[in-house]
Amino acid sequence: MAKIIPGKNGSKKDVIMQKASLLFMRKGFTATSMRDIASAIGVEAPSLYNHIESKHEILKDICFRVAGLFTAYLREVELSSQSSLSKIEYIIRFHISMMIEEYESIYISDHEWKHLPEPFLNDFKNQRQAYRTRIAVILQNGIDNREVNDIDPSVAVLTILSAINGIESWQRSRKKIDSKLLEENMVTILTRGLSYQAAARPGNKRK
Amino acid sequence: MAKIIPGKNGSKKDVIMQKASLLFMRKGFTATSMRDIASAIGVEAPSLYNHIESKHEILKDICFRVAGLFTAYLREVELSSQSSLSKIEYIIRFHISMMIEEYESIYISDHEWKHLPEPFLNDFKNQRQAYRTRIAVILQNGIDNREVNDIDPSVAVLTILSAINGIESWQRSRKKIDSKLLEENMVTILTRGLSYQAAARPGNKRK
DNA sequence: GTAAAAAACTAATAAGTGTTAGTTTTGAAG
DNA sequence: CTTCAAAACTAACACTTATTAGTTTTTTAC
Repeated sequence: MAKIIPGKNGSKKDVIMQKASLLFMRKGFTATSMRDIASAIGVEAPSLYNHIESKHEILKDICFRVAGLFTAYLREVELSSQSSLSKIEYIIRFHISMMIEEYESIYISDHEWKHLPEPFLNDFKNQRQAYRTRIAVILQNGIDNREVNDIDPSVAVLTILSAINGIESWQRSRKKIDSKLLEENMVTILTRGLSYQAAARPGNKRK
Repeated sequence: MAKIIPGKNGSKKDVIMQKASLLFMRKGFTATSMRDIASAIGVEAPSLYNHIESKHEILKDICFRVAGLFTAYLREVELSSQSSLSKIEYIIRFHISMMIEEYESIYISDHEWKHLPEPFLNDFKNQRQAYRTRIAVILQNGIDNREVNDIDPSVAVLTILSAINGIESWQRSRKKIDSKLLEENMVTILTRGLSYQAAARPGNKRK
């Protein structure tokens, strides 16, 4: 009876993807049934298959779209000519803004990727690893130039990325901190550090 | 046929909890069936019910045990008389060591809590919120004393905790970074910051 | 208005879910 | 060796799962 009504600028598949994203985030991929998705749209479950191939395809599309966005931005940053620390800051700011704008997709790509079927699972894990390695290379350059404190680059990458991904729990929280404040504070912590002495020192100014 | 063999210092329920933890972590709570858990132990699924009440009880026990450990340590720190920054450092170090020693439980408590049934779900969320607020209070004290850089305490808590929780993806990674190195590097990043200028400044030494 | 295509529907499948009932096996105590 | 409880087993239940087949309705194009 009901029909899938595509949004202004989106195919019917996009509507499904959007509703599915919301549910995957709230309940998790496995705990979300095709009937859940269908009823959120106002349609019967089998009707979805006129637009998508399978439940796993939805997950796959979400995860790889996100991975593609991050990889594309990273390439831009790599090709730019800035200091290493500045590159890292741009990457941090991009991650934060993505987390705010595309929160659901990123949350899913971060928490539900393990349910990808092979060969996508392996592909995804490789892309993820490669992405981190490329950031670690930037950090290593920064260490060599004495722009960045001498710490293990892979630990730093881990710390930075997971810190940012934690914004998801902020999104869910009642009192919504202003997103610009969030970004500035987080950039401050991650680039200058927590200690007062460190922050009080001038220099390393940007923008 | 097969019998559940309790470990040296663990009841049969503990054996179930341990195997279940591993599977919940690898596949997620919902994607792990009672039959999966049973066959990992070498037993039939209904046999598990001689030792546990339900699948959800396993998750509940894992989540609340973890929450209890963190809350207990936090109380100790709160009652101690140290600088705020030092308190924060102790909390960070505790989180890191817990992440290394009790990796599976903490991962689950962090990623699968949303599958807790009510009223446990609400209870857990409240505990979590209260825990973060108490850390934010310590940070605010540090800001007032000019020990800690003036940033939003709730953003700082979010950044710290999620950065540490990211260690889970390190655990899974091939090349295992030495855990002491990991701890020191992460503490460095989170307490002194990334920028070289900041780190070059002496002071703020501990231990 | 009619024909074709798109997309909804109902019905059904085979497999998998957590869990219960009832029964048999096992391990320890006397 | 017998007794008794703990803990395993098999069989089954009531439901849910993703997905397919076949059919009817709706939309689009001429």
